[in-house]
Amino acid sequence: MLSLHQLTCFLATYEHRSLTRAAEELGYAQPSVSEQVRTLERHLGVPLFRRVGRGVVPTTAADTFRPHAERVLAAADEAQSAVASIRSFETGTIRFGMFGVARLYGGAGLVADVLERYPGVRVELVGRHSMDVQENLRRGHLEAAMIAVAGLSSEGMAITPIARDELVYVSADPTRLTSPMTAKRLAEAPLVMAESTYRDSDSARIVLRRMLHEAGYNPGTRIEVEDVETAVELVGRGLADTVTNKGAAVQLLPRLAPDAGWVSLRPRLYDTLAIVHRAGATLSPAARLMIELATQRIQAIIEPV
Amino acid sequence: MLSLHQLTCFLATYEHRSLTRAAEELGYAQPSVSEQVRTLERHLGVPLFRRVGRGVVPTTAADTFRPHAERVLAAADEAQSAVASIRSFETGTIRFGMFGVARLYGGAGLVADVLERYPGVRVELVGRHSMDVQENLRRGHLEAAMIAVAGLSSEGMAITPIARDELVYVSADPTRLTSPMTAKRLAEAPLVMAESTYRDSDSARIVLRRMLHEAGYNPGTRIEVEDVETAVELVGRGLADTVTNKGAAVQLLPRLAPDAGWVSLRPRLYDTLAIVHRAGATLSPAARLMIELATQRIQAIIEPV
DNA sequence: CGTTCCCCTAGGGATCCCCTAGGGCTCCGG
DNA sequence: CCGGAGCCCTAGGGGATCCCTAGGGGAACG
Repeated sequence: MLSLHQLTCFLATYEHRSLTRAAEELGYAQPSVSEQVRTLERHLGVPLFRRVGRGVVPTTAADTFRPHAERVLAAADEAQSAVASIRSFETGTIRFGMFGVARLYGGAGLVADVLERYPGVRVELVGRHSMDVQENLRRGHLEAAMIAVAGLSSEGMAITPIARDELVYVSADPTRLTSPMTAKRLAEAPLVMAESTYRDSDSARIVLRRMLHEAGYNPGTRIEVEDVETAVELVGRGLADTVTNKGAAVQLLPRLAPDAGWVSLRPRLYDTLAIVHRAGATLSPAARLMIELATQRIQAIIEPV
Repeated sequence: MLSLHQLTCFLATYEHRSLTRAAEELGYAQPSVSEQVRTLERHLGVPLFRRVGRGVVPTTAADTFRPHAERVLAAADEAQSAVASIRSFETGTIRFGMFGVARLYGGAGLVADVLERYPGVRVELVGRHSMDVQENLRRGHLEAAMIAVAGLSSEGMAITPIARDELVYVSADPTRLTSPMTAKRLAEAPLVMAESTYRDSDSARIVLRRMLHEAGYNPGTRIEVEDVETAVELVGRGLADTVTNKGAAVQLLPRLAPDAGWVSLRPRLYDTLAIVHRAGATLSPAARLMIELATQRIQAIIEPV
């Protein structure tokens, strides 16, 4: 089996025209280098040096082999330094999972943070929804993520809550916003809810459903849409009300439903934003970086837990 | 220490997304591949795969590392096949030592033989004189050679005689060519001799000197020149006579001295053409090839020993 | 002709390479 | 829900390799 070590010994010997000096340069004893070169010759089936009295003389085969050997070692160096530059964030790709509406919570700013500090890296923020992200985590396609979680239990996952995001009731009808929304009134309201695909597993909707259920209600929604934006826009048109994260409401109301307002629920409900990764995994430097930056960003916007 | 073996295991694992299948492909047990990959990860300081339930998933570091690893292995393959093609004479340089006037004995034909059989190779016929060649052999710059030797002893050299080349007396004076040349008459003749640089060590001149010395003569030469051609030309002009190899005389007389002729010496003297290389050396395929071809050529022209 | 230089061989200790055996986790089908 | 299958892991051991020191021998040089 050809080895890089053999090539190193060969090149040092070639350049010094001497096994002894090659060994000195490499920090080995002379017979060690001699053995490596001999093994290489045996492997190639061609003598590379003629042992002549004092010193060694390269054969024409060695002349031909040398540039190839140099190329191999150069490629190996390059491979290692490529990884080294990944480790120091000079290059490489950082992939991180994010809940779907992270764009409303400064996801772009997070990417900007990373790129400012490490201009050479590529950044991938992956995830159309927290559940989608959890699936990717489970399959190993993601190392770590920041998502919204309903409870704090998920098989084999380490979940670290970092902030809580209040759920609020949004309506274009001012009379419904005069006091905190109770389960009773909520159950009677015509609702448009976002995240239709993940209606069963969306954390906000789980929390909401649980609250209504405990109060004895089992309500349906009037309208199902995917985007929070669409839901808010429908609220703005007075076609329904909705429940969404306070952060989303603050962001979207002025633009999409200027006449609507929001009010807390009674009891208050919260979505938990958390850092999630596989339990027991040692996180890469890139993941730790993203976790730190994402946590800072979120906690600057939303109430820390 | 980075090794090619680690890279091989890494790539197989990357492609199969599985250590087990990588091990199958490579013909190892699964823990062996696992260990190689782990060692590589430790060496690079970066995890390359996430071990997830069933199978492994490459990290972005692995994505970046892969093309580099492939380049290294490709370069290594190329290096090996470059040498393999030397071994099979598809390429590379064949260097062979030759006595200086080999051009008169079909040296060009020898090169043609090699190139015809192995169009890709470079051929170097090295040596301005047999002594010069012996020096290069001694220093290891040449592996093997065909040269003229006076005796059959040379320290540490393996000498295999393959042909003998008679020495003849060349003159433009027909009266001197009526009978074989004796030492007595030779000592009295005005001589032009070639190989002035190597006058002391040239094999033909050693043989000649020995013959004269044994007969009690200690003659000088009238003219010293380097080239046989010049010597023969001077003979053609009647300025002196010369002693040279019969092969050279046959070649050169018609062209350079049409009126001159040659006659044997009494006793007959011979230059010995021999294959020479370091004693105890194992010859490379290239050297064996050249020895065979050169021997065939020479023995087709000159009387085999 | 002795000294020096440099390669070789010999032999042994440490390391590594790769194996088998067995444990734990995940996924899947009954 | 539970057993089987798939896959990775660790543990431990045999054999090869790596690298060392010690010493021999040939070539170069004063």
